[in-house]
Amino acid sequence: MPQAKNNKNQNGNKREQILHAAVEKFLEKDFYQVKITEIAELAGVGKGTVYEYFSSKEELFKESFSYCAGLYLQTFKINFTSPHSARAAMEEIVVNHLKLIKENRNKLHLLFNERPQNLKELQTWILEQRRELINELSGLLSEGIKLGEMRSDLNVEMAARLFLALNQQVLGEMVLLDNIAVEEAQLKELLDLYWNGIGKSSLWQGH
Amino acid sequence: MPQAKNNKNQNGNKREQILHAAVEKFLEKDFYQVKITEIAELAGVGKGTVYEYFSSKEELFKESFSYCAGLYLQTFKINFTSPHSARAAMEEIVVNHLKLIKENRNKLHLLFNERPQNLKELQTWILEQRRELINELSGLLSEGIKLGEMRSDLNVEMAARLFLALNQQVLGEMVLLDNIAVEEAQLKELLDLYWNGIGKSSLWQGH
Amino acid sequence: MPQAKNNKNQNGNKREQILHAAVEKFLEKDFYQVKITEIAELAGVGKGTVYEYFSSKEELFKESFSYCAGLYLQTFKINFTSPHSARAAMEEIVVNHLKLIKENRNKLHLLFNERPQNLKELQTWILEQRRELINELSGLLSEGIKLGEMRSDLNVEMAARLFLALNQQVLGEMVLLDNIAVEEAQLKELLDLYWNGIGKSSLWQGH
Amino acid sequence: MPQAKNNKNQNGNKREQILHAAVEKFLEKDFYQVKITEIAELAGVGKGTVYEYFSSKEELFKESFSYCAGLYLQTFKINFTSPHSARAAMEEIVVNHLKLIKENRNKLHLLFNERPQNLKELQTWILEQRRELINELSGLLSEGIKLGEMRSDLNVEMAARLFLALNQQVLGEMVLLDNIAVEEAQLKELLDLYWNGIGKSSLWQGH
DNA sequence: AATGAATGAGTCTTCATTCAT
DNA sequence: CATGAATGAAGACTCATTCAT
Repeated sequence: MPQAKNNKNQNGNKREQILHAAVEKFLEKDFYQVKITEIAELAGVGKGTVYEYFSSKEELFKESFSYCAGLYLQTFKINFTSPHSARAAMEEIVVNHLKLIKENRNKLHLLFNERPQNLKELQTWILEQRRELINELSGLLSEGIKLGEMRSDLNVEMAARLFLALNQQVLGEMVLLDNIAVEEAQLKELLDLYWNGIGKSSLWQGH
Repeated sequence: MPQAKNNKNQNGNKREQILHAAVEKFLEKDFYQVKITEIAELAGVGKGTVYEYFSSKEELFKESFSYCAGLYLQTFKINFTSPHSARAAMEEIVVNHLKLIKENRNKLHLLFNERPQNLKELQTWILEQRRELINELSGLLSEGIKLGEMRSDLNVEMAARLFLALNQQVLGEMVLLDNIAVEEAQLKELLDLYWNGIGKSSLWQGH
Repeated sequence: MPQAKNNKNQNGNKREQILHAAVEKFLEKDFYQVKITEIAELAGVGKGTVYEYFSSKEELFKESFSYCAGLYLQTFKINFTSPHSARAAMEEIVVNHLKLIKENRNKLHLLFNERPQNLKELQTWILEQRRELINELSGLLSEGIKLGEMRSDLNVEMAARLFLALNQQVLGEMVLLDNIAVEEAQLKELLDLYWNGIGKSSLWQGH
Repeated sequence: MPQAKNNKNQNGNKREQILHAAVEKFLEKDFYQVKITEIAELAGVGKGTVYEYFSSKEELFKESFSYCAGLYLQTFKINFTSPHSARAAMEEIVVNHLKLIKENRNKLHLLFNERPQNLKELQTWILEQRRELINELSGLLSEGIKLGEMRSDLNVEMAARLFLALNQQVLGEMVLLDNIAVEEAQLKELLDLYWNGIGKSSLWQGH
């Protein structure tokens, strides 16, 4: 009774309960394998209640997806303010990214494996997000070139793509598929692998 | 009755017809979107006939998948006989790989997007294949180190993983998602990006 | 609390609000197409409130139906006091009836198209009302015979039925289905058609 | 085994079984009250089988409706060849019609009471059929005028409509609602009622 | 008294799989 | 062997009704 104040929260809560349950299920299984009933059960609500908050399974999936994607894309949006070096920024990204996939384990499956047909809308959105991501990383690299951290003849887009692949495929598979307990040390190694290709050779830096 | 002579051939043919039809369909759409009827129709056989050769849709998918994966893995199995350099071998791989994905366009979606739950079996098999692939690439790199083409302090496994990601994610997305008409020139750039990280710095080679 | 004074009125009003809303909706659409929510919205009350006043959707439909039927049957209940002629009375009925269906257009669909099963009760009630209607019309016709307006050998019940059909089917369909703008002139024609069958032939009247 | 010859019939039979079952059910109850399962059961087939032959419940309803309507409209399509009189033709129609509704009892409910929303298509079709029916009857009446059987100043369309109402509402309700065992004698009376309005007065015929 | 969030029974529909021919 | 008609389990979704506030 004294809880009248968070009545509105209540609403939000139920919706969130369902969304969370959906995320959990969609991360676990295919769009088609996940049954609305399961989600409702996990959320602790009735089947019909799901439809009070989401108009369809598809809709619910889209929201689940966006929610996850939002969290994920966050990782790459570091504040690159001038005192920072591009190198430091990229290190931060890799560390953040690793942390995220370690924490959420299977989450990334969702982002890059699930593409239910007919959700063209979502497909487009994903492409856009990826494009934006590459653009941001390209910007970061360009900045780095200006600062003299990297070769000026660099194809920044390609380098950005490789950096993304390093994070997503290399790190992703090591952690999620091969269950390798990647630590800072290996992260360094990996970044060095990448860096010594795009930065002015460290051998020359002292020069 | 007059066709008794090639009965066995017939069998083989029917099976292959069905398998090919299945591959085509599974490459086009989701596991759940592909209907057995479609496959039967495309194969020019009756729906029941599919079940003469494959015990279930799942089974048929597994075989389709394996078939495609086999073709795909081929790409990475270049003959690295000593006269060759590791660099040349890797170039060959990249070229082959690009050619394959360009030719088959959407086909690779299958390999990296489709993971129908309950196909744990298949998941395991994929993991094994990928493991083997990484091993082979690692071997190639080790050979390169011996030949003095690459830094001796290289973490070969990591380098192998990055090479794989370069092929699969970077090239794959450029061609299949972003519809970029990747040409030899860009391939060179990409490889250089990768190489100048793992090889002894070219600046030093002349030394 | 400050509204205590018109509580009873409120009640009556609410009930009527809901009933009116229900009538409007049921006249617009199928029993099954009308949703309780719609009615509540139109009535400007909460969904739950509907159930305060009507025990079920069916109940609400029954009341809506009766309400409409009441209005409708009114049309046929003209005051036939002796100075009047039967002919004049029937003319009045036809005019009233036409006016009613013109004013309410689609409304009468309700009365003659909707018969949700399980509403046996309602079915019975309708039968009774129709029976009564026919009886009244028969009485009117008998009166007319006495007054010498009509043939004495008339089967009054049948004539009453035909008169009803003239009003309901002929006029109804012309106005509601075929969108014919029926005017007094046509009404006369129609009545003549009917009359010259049941009345003593006008050719003889002067005789 | 010796029944190979009517294999094709078999197909037709199953479809017909289902259609007949559907007709029976739809005549008995509302579109929304009839469950596909019921129809399947009555037809003695599995639920899925219904969908082998009809793409949806709506589709099945449409076909059921058309089937019934076809039978019904037949009644009004008598061969009016010149030796015949219009009067005789109309008598034939009334007799046929009465016979039909007596035989099929509830069938007509379907035709004139059921109008599931969203089946606009069907609604249109019904209107067309009714229009055509009125036209045909109008033609018949015009012919009668030419033959001197009826008044030349007759509004044929209106007369046709009244004749239709006589059949549908008057006869229909007597038989179907009021369970009156209408016989030839009453049919005559009814027709006389109608006729003495539109025909040249019988009182004059002898003249 | 009034409300509307929560519910789940009840339906249509799909499609992998079977099996009689 | 080959077939495709028949099947029914399974699942998304609707909406009248309830009940805690």
